[in-house]
Amino acid sequence: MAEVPEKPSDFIREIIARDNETGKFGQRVHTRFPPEPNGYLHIGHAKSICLNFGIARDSGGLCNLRFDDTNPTKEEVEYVDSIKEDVRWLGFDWEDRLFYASDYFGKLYEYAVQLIKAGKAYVCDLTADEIREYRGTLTEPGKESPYRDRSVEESLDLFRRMREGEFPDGSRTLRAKIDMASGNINMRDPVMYRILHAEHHRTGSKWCIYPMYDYAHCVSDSLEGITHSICTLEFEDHRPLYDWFLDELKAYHPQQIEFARLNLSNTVLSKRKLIRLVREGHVKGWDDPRMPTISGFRRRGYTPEAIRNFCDRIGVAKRDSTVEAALLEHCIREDLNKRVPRAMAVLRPLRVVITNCPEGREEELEAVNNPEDPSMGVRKVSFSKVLYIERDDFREDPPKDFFRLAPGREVRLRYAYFITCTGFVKDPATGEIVELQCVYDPATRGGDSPDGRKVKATLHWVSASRALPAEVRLYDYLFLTAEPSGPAEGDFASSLNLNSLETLTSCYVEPGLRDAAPGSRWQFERQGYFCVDPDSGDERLVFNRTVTLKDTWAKIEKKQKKH
RNA sequence: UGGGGAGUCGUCCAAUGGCAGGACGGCAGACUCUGGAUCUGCUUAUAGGGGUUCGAAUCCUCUCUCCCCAGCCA
Repeated sequence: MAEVPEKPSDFIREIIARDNETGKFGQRVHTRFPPEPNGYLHIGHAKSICLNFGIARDSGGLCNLRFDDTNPTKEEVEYVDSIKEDVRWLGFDWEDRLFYASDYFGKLYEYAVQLIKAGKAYVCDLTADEIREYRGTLTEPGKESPYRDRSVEESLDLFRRMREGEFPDGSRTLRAKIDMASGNINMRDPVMYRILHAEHHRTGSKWCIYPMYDYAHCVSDSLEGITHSICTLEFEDHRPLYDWFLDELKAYHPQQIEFARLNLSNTVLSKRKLIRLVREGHVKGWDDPRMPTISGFRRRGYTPEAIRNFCDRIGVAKRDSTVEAALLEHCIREDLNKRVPRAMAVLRPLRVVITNCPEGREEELEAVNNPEDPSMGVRKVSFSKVLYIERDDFREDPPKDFFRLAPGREVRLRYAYFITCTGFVKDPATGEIVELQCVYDPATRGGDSPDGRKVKATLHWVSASRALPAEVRLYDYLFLTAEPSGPAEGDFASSLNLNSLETLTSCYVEPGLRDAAPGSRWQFERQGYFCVDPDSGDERLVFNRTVTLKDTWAKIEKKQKKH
């Protein structure tokens, strides 16, 4: 019985509990998940989604879904659609609270005018390069823009004309008037608005000036009545600016709280790098089962429950960290083990002839669907003279501790009979073993020996006459190193795992899988969890390996090879 | 060298002045018609130096290391 760990708690929930005690927000809790629709969601976003929606759920509060769509040159509807689908699939519901920062463009403009009038913002004519020069460096203060002290009237007029479309892209900006000497570079008169004559996926060509993140985000939070604005660590030194805008605007003021983003071993989680994997063809798309995207995990066979459980178990803190992929794998195995039916599938077939079995005989044997859950019932599997077993399950010269089939050895065929290997056929040219000859013991029908005889291994198998051909795709880590983006690594391409996908095209699965629905999940006994890929059709069965079963023998063998 | 953060088992997270604990991994064993699952045991950590205190991961202090910031990206 896997029990729920202790109730998940973290420093953010502690802050919220304290705020509820002091009545800072009048016992109200309202969070938001604010993705930019410029890419697909990944497991790092899942952490944020589980945090924000989870906090709302646990505290009787609300969580909004808000698209941070302030940069029309990077954002697309394809991404907003995928993001909505992924959040829903993860099991969260924003009800009627679907918002877009672009909903607030009008309000944002009015607030900007208010800041200009208060002498807290000005239109600047410096070019992008000049702004950079004037900004100073990490250790030297910046210089004030020559336009900084232009009159309120002139800035007002220019800002209006920026909006009217009188000026070309990049020719002017609206800047907050803060402090060019601040140690915090974000406070050195940050740009609030830039001119972008670009079509926006929602507002079309209505606007040609677009607000910057720092300005749009805090105002959006404020307008939505967010209480706790949870974001990642890199925004920590943006918080003074978040606070500055809202204070100067005398607007409702949420609390920004930062936590450490998720890093997962053997993969990358930055949008820039994920988009490279897609564009450079290292994977087949955003939903390639090797991708750490929500859509990739979905196609790979992961469940929302397993992902949510993972997000609960990794915790929330402020320290940079990289979670081992083994924990995610543990979560998905734990979930699938309880709920998924078993089946037998032979991935790398080796032909076995049962020499004492009559030609043409077909026999139905009973197999358990899930030993973890008797309520899932039983099914029939057919046994006949010619079978397939896994090539790995036979060794001509078995090494130490190899329990499986070898010349003269007896093993059990799962739910069927004990068989003993009496001979084998080798291809004289290649030395490859092409067929095994075995005899079965009719007294062991069902897999039990009446004389109490023990056998050290149980093999999965399929009947050659009834098995269905299938394609099986085996996935491995995308990267060979635990931290492909870590300080010690160069370009991530150098640590790419060139063997992250292995496609097996001559597999056989038991006949009951004929109508397995796309997306349906199975455990192939002794091998792992698999799901039906959408590439499957009437003519073709395609399975993705979600995760292997733990494999003690593989571990022993690996150790033996080392010595 | 400016500003902002962070240092606890291999990894992730707890312990908020009172026995450093859990999970994953690893190792060993039990059980098993999946070398699966399950169960049991073991292993290993407070970055370093000073100080306060009966008592410090926790408070003070100095040092070291790591991460983020110089987009008209978010």
